[in-house]
Amino acid sequence: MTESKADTSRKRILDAATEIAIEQGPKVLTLDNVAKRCGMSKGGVMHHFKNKDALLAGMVESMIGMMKTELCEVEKAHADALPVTNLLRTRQRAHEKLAVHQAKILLVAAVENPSLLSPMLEMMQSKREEIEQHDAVVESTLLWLAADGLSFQELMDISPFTAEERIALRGKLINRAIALEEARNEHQD
Amino acid sequence: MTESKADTSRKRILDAATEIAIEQGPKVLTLDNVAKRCGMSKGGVMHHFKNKDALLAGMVESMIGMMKTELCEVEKAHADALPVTNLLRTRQRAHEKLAVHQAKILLVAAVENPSLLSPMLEMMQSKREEIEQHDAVVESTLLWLAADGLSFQELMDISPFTAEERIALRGKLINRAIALEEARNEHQD
DNA sequence: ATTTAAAAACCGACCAGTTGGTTTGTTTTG
DNA sequence: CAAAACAAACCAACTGGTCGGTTTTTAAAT
Repeated sequence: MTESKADTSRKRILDAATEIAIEQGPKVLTLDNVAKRCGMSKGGVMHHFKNKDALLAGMVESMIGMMKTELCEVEKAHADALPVTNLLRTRQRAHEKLAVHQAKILLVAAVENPSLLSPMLEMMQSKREEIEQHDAVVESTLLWLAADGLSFQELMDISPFTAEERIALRGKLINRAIALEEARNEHQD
Repeated sequence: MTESKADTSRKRILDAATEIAIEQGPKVLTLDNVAKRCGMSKGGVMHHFKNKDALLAGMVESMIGMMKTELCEVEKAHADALPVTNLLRTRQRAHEKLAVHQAKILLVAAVENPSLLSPMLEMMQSKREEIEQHDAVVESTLLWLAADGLSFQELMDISPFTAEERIALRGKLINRAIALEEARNEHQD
């Protein structure tokens, strides 16, 4: 079963929409622009997504899918790490851009229709549960929030840190998380 | 010299616009809606703000003004505290809502015209400098970022914590900051 | 205190452009 | 050939912004 025409078209549309969302923001993310970018007419786009909300929902779903994929890979490579460590590692991947891309899509969805973010909320809740099943809950939560803060500042273009400094900061967060794990292991001895 | 008519009208408009931004988001923040909300015509609004960007700039400026006012009060009450402590204290005030209000206005500005946020960027940069002139730079930065992360999650409605938990978390951040100060004082002895 | 005239504040109809969405028709594919 | 995939013209609602005119303030002149 090779990929059907409909599937590839869907992906083309989704990719175009995501690119616009990341590069130009919510104001430019119109159905016409999406159609133009993926070399299709608006009618064609509407055939695959019954309305704009459906398109946005697809974008959010696809973004979460990517995140989960990356998270799985990281967890395979670091099976016994603390949850927060792997969460931070996941955000650091893809040339440090994943976190910002993710935030930009959240932004678009939040502006257009906040209820589209419920799958993201669910993910956050399950991440929280996971974190709280391990040691160093408070420290882990702190690091998690700090990573979100970094993304927030970057998203809004109000970060007092340069791009390089932000990368270094993300590295520091990970090191702190790893330090938590070592402290835990020593404690267990 | 009592308050002129123009000043009170400006405030009325600014308040109405801010309320809409906070309660209903960027999509609803139109000139017509602002005019409706403050009981004025669009022409009246346009007389005080030459275009929408000017209105948004006014909102950002007013928000930053409020923040600075609160920050000054806090600094008067805790003159020898670390900068980050007072930063966190400021965000905790005004019924815990200041941080979210602030973020919502940033959101609107970011969507409409990111360059409107340059005064906010300047403030962030000066805050960073202030933090880096004291001890415990890394810890302070971490707490600062965590506070922003909390606001970010709240802004996007993707926070895995309840409103009460978020308040408790902000309290914990402050306690951590205070602990930093105590550690510093002991070190100085 | 009253008059008066200019300046500021305000109104609301109007405009051109854009938006999400529909419809009708054409091509492509299985 | 029938169903899916797409194109293109179209529409009503809404957007930021303009403009001529009306009311209200303000302050000077009487």
